Amino acid sequence: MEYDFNRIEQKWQDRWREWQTYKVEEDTSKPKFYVLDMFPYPSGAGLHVGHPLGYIASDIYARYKRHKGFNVLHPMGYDSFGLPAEQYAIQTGQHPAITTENNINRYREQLDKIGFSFDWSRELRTSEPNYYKWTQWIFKQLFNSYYCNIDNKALPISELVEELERNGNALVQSPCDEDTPLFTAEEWKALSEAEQQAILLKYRLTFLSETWVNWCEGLGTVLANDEVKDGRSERGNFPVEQKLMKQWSMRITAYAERLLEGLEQVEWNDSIKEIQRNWIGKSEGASLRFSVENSSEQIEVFTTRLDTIYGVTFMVLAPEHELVNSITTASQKEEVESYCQQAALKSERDRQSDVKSVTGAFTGAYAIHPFTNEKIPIWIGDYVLASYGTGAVMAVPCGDQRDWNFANKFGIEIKNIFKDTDISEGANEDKAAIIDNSDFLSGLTAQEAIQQAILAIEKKEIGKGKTNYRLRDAIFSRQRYWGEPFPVYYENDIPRLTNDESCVELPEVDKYLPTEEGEPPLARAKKEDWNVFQGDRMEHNTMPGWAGSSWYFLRYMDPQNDTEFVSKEKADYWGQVDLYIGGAEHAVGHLLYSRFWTKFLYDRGFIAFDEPFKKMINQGMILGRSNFVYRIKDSNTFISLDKRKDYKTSRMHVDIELVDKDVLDIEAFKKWREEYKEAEFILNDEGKYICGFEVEKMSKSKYNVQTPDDLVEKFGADTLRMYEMFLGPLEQFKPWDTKGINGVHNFLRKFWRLAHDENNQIHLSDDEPTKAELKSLHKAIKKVTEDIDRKAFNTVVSNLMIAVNELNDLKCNKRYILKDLIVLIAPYAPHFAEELWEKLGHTESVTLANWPKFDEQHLKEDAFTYPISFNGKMRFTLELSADLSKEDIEKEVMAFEKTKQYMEGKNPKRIIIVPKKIVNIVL
RNA sequence: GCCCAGGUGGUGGAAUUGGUAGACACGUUGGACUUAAAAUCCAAUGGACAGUAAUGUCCGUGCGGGUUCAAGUCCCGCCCUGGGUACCA
Repeated sequence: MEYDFNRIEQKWQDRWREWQTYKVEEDTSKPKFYVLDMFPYPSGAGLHVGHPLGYIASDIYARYKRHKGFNVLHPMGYDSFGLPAEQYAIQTGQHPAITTENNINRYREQLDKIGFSFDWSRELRTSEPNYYKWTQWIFKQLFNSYYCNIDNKALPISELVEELERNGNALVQSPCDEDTPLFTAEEWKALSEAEQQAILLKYRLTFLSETWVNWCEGLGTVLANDEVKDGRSERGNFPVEQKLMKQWSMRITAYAERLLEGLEQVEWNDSIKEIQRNWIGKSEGASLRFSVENSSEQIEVFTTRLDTIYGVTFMVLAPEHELVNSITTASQKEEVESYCQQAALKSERDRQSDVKSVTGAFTGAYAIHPFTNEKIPIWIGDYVLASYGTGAVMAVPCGDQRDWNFANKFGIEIKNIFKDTDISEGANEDKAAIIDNSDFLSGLTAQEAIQQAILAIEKKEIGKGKTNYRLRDAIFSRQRYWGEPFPVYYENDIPRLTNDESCVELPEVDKYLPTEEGEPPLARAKKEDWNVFQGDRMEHNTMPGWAGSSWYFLRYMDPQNDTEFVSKEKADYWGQVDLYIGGAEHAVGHLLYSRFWTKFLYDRGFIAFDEPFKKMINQGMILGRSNFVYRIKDSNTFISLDKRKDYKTSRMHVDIELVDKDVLDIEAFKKWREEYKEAEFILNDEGKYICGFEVEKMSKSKYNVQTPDDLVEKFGADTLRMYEMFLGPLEQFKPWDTKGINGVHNFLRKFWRLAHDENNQIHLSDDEPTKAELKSLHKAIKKVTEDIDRKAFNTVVSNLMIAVNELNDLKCNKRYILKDLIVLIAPYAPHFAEELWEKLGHTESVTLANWPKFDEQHLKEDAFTYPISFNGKMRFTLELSADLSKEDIEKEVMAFEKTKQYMEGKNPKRIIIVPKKIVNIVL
């Protein structure tokens, strides 16, 4: 074999390991560049061809940056805590650590075969104590911090304590639990230590509290909001219900505004930014209290349309609202209670899916309109969510469609407060309408009226301008085994941090299931099973999957550090991740949490930047190409795609291994399954069985999975790398089709032959290159450099092909040309490039070679071929000297024979000439 | 419903700032080499029409308008596909 890729790839993978080619150290003499792939979870299924797509792109970029003289950090590791290994442990009793280890080894083996330039000496595993020790350490820092809205940053909790001793909490401006009481310094000092701890817990950035959580019975744990999709768990698709539980949370809401602002600083694609903006869900408006008639109670509402205050004709409380019981009148009690019961029975999912039907009940109570003093009926309705705002709304049926629907259904008055606007068929939600029938707001636009109304409620002291966020605090505990233990123990039910500096390690347990009492699996561990045990008991929850992945990019900078999570010096050197590549599925989970932790660590002075990922690219999914066979109903006869129209057939997936170019290998198919042994076939006119096809997600059940291993075996890693890039733009979703891989493989062989003779011996010429050869080379240098810079990884391959095709036509085997071309291809086909580079006589790795310099002069042309258009239609081309002036071009064109032919004897109205671009003659 | 991507040959895609639409590949067809096959090499390949041919004409980037000397690219309106989100007051 002329290009013996199997031998070459093995040889260079061994040598890279031996030479430690990709090991990287901090080096202040060079500019740094940090290229990172999203942390993979090592699943048991291994990699399919879709997984390495992003890794290949980042690897190419990392290699390119090294050639350009950057000191490149390009690490890889494993987010190795997680549910699948634990589910497997529950089923089989095998410790999740063993499953995880096996899966990692398989992953590593597959990754190594593709020839990545990872610095494996920096490998991380979140499930290793020397890693999660520092995850626990960050948790401790969060526990020991509160957020100060005056300084707009996180501060040590000790500073809060000092303030509480000085002035109580009257002057403290900090996000805290809603039930935090107001107290003086004296009152604070009078509290017991335990009581003080309970108060401080209400301010800490990570805190324990009784909250409504997403409980997933199927997984036996609570889930964060981003882990729930349509009322079901994202992993496993189990139903999720609301449950009141005591849980650890992260006060991410304190960072809502900064998380929003920070999006302006990063180069991410707009759709991900938009998803985060929606998730944070900022809305500006006002909070306002309504008095309740014959009651001391007040109902607080949040509204973004305070301008429509005069249009309020009723109020609606969520069924779970705490005032429902106390304000409902005796005569309405029965109706309200039965409504609330019905609402409680409905799952979150049902309530969300059943948006169309309007339901509610009247409480019998009335609120007082703060400006008109009119009585407004108070209703309850499940279209108002307890979890957003205050769980109550002031209903303005003329200006809000939901309120309109509700009023319409229950026959409540719909007051029109918009000038020249018809609201008989629906509400007017257009902010452009002028306010009318609204006393001091009449005649104003929405914007002006909102401002005036806020001033008015502030003056009356019944409300104020307020910004609301949809973002909720993130639940941080999981009732699972395979996760980070908390560095927390309990004493008299007060949670305290372990004062031991060492890591609280995951104890051994007899089973990976909850206890009889429903306690998490860690409750099974006896005192002596813990390496650290303090107080009455240790925390039994573990941390969620996103704990370890929220800061891993920092640990890569200093993975072996035993005294710090990362040294300041190294964090300052490597800084932000310059290029982050991964899927878009982490938009509101990982990508939001790591931004949160980064900002926190920045606030507390541990790192010098507050956004983790400067630029991000989200690679699109590679879809599978499935094949189908068609069985005639109630028979064992299969019919070719093109003949099936005359029969009733059922379509079935067939393994793509049994199909070549949509033609079925009938013998192989018969052997595939016992039941097809005797199958009959109706072939098409050419005697072939043609299969149908469809593009869909790769999955085992569709028999369309393509693993990289087979392809590496058959074509080599370099071909696979190039082909995955050649498929199309990185960010696009695209179907996988192995048909095209031959083209890329042939290209590498063609390149190989350029440098070898018929006997496969290296054969190079030391002659001076010709003008044409230099032109081909420099055209390639220019295009390849520009395209990699703008991350257009697909067109780079095309341009290398063009260069090789041209040099092949020129029969160019000049050392001078090929040495640069080898460096150009090195990021894409590193083994191939190393082998040729060595054959050229180099003793060092091609990765140390400088990127070729582009020289404009080789592309200079004496002539330019002008497209000559008439009325915008291109008719012919004309080669003219490149340095002609506009006037000369016009003269030449007009004098040309063919021009006259197209002029049809007319005089041109206009002649447009763009030098080195186009000539257009307007008739 | 709302928000964000995207829609170009038989297929994947290219065209970076408005300037020769379809680069580069795959596939298909024909040819060379070969006892044969594979591999390799060469040629053709958006569609329609006219011509023996060289060649020429028309149509053509989801649809309908518009701006411009010139539109895949810009503007307006719509259709379709994919993703996100959904009673958020």
